[in-house]
Amino acid sequence: MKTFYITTPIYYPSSNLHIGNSYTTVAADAVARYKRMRGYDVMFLTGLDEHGQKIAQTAEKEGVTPQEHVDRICKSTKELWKLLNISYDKFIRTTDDYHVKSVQKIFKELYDKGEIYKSEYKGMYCTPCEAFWTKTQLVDGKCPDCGREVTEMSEEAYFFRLSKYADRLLELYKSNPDFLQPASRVNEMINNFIKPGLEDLCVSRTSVKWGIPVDFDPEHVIYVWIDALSNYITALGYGSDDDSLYKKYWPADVHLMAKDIVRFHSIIWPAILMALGEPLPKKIFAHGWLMFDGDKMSKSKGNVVDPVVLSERYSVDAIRYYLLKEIPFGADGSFTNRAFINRINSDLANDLGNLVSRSVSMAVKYFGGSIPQTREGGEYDDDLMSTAAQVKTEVEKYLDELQFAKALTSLWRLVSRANKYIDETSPWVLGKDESKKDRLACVIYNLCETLRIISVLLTPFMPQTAESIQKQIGVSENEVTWDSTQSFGVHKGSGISKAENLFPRLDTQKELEELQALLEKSNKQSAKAADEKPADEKEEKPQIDIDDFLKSELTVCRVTDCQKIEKADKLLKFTLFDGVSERTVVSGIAKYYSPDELKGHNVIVVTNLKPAKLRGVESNGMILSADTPDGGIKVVFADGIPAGSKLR
RNA sequence: CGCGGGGUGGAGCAGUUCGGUAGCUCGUCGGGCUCAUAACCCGAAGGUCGUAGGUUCAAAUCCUUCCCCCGCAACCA
Repeated sequence: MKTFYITTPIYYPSSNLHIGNSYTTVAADAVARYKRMRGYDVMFLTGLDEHGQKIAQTAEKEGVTPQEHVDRICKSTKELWKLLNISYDKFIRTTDDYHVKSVQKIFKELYDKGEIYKSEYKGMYCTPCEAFWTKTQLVDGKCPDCGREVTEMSEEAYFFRLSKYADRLLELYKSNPDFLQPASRVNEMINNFIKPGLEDLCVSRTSVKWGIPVDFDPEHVIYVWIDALSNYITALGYGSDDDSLYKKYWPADVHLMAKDIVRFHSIIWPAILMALGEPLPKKIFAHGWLMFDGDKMSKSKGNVVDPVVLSERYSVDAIRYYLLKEIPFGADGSFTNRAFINRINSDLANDLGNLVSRSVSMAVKYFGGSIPQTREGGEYDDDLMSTAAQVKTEVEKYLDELQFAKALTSLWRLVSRANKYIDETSPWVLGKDESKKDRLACVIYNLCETLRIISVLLTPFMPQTAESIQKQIGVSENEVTWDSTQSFGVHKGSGISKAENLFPRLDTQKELEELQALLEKSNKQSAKAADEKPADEKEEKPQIDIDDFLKSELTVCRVTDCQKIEKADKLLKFTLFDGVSERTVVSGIAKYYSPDELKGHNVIVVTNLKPAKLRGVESNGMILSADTPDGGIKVVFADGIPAGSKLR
């Protein structure tokens, strides 16, 4: 039996998942269902990446252990997948025992092979912040976070010899053009990451505690790369006593993911596998993001669409349909409330739902749910059937290419064709003439067959809806196999019964208001929850005494000139008068202020900061500004206080 | 000159590889139908295909200039 192994990424549960994760998972689910119907032995893997500093911090804030935190998120994730009808075969958690053991084994093996070596992670360490910084990150030799002295320290760390795989990776892309899709991503990887030179990858930390320890050197915790990426093979038992699944399913047919993490999957992951001497996955497939009104969804913008919230009001299949229809191949999609409601109304209620409703109603009305065996063919029949055959072929082709939107568009061509067929054949006219009964029987039968085919082709995308259609037209399991869509004539012609409408039509105006209110409410709640977290995050800074503070010289300066720095999105170059002389200061607030609105104002400047070069411009000081809760930046103005005044 | 994507009727998109009546969905308007969820079917209006120039018998499509939007990278002293 042919096997098919498809994966989603393992998601990072520092907070609840968002709709982007849902898209990836729904898409993978559609493929998995499709492949199963095509007779493949499918392994569909999803899961969670549960280690790392951020998880530990989040847990601490919540006053629970990291394990308790991830257990909770894991539960809600599984609930979400259940809600969305995700048919995963295995759910891996990186805290699972078998994963931990295998990762340790992999790490050891790479070490023994010399692919991982122990070295020093050199950097500047800030003790209070417990953080490493590279020299370029430092602010005048001080911690960019808290401004305190840092000491040059080297943390012992293990490194993976990523650099030596650059050539082999280039060769992989070249000889295997389908490895990374869409193809536009390949150039991005080559130009941005491989050509500038790959550096060896730091694969362990001693400063992080929540993770898998290196078993032969327990001070070290295995960093995300090897821990998370190898889930794709540990889930199959790689490195365990029983690796039969690994032998059966690896290499993966598709690693599906959003475009932001292709880099790890197309560079680091193949390199790790090369180092292990294992086969590479056949395909990395990157899809676009779901934007909100053309904007990136983010919690701070409060424009997040929560699938759980949507599902409280709309059917799961409506959500699945929208996701799969609205994100085109190789590009981003967009969620808007209006588009969502319109899609439900026009595609699902008007086209599909109504087709089922009118067809089934007629079957019941004219024949009591059992269509006579004597049927007379006629005009339009052939066209309907050939459309069905074409659509089947197209759906298969597009699903094989992971082009869900196109597959659905194609499928809807058949829905439209069927609606038109009803119009062309006018069964209600035939129904009034007893002599046309045989023709009527044929028309109704053809409609049921079309519905049967539609329902089967629809199953990967909208399993519940498909089932509901099949129930109404009264077909049994062996009449809804994928191969049964090859031609008409499968349906026995009886057992048809009307049920509730699949997708009730929505009142657009009213629905729009209520949907908007619903989303706003949920965004406010999550904003509130998020608000409480960053608040105490900031207060972590240690207490300082007055001497520390007095080291800073704060001076009121007048902005005599201000200009944008070319080639830098965020930087403004200021000429400031500090009461004695002029100085140049660079500040990263170009996104929030135009040069003109700052000229002539007085601002507060840290004037004894050591100079630093930013994009080639030397900056002598720092303008005081504040991060506002909505994510913006406001300069602290000191208009009315003469330039040159010292603060204390 | 950092890398890449995009600018096509009111909205969202296809078409650009290999030049030759500009197409789809939604919306609007008109008509048909009454089986059906005020649904369905047919038709119409609406676009000098971002800008300027070039190649050509012919350009949304090829070449060049410029403008604008969006990611990534850089960048927040």
